[in-house]
Amino acid sequence: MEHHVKVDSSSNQSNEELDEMDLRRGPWTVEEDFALMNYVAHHGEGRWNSLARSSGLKRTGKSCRLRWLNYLRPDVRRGNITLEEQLLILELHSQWGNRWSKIAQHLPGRTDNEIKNYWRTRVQKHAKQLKCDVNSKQFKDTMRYLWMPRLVERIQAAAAASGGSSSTSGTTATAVTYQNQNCNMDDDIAQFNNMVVQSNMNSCNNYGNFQINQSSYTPENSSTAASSDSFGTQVSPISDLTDCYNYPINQGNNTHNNQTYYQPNANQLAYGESLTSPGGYFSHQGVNYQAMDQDNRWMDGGDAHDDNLWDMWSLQQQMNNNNI
DNA sequence: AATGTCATCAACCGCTCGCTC
DNA sequence: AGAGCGAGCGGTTGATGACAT
Repeated sequence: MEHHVKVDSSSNQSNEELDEMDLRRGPWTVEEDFALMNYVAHHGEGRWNSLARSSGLKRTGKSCRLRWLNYLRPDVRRGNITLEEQLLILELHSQWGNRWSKIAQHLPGRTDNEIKNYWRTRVQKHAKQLKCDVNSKQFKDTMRYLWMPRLVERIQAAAAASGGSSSTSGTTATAVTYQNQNCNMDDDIAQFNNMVVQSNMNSCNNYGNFQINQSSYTPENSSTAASSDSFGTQVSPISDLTDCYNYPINQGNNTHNNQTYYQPNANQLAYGESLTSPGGYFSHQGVNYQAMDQDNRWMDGGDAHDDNLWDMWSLQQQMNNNNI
């Protein structure tokens, strides 16, 4: 389908120009992609409005910019969001909120648009299923104390499956993604509901406050690591909600007020540390997640179309250079 | 097989920010 | 100082494919 528009109010072009231009909207054609790629290759990025005028594309500068940044840019990474990326998104979003471009800066090759879509389609969906606001404390607690530790666990399981060390070997084990691992947040929703019940049973008015037994998260006894979909979290009753919530999850002591807190053991990824250092995700305990990330580029569904497009473009350039 | 519903993601829109003059 | 402009950001929409009925 093809749309045309006479006036783009945000294109910052004069009305006279807009009257003359029959601007295109909607999906980009291969020809348009080539034209944009060709122009950027010769003139560089930026100055999008003048680019749009000079390149002959009947698109707004904004449209050209978006197409380039989100799709045509050579280093744009496509395919499923990996576990490591999910973990990073959750953590960074907890720090910065909907600062998508800022979050995207920490996920090489991912665009703000992609991360935003991931958040809206995956995370917000589950907030809706939990019948709580995505910005509510209880939902944030669910992410922090349930989903994120679980992601860490899965990352470790994947690393262990690939040899348990930094993975530069290009094995498929690290390419496990949210979608294809047969695990999803639905399990966690059931777990969350259990927490609600138990929390309420213990006269806890705010069921967003809960604690997670450390033993639940060790790889040894993890039901997830043992290829079960159920999440073996144990929930401890809470006596002091505020204290419980504020207590750092990775301090030296793993007990407080006779309660047990989640704390990775020595062999686990130091998740707690990464809370203050997002970049630290990629260098903990001998698990080189950055390297894993690189490996995943080849494993998790990179879109062949992109490669083909660039191949075709390169071929076209060669032909042009040779005056073929 | 036809239709309806849902999930995903590319693209658009309106707004803000920052730079230049 | 402030107007004009380009670029970028975040929210939203619409097309499309997958899946369910």
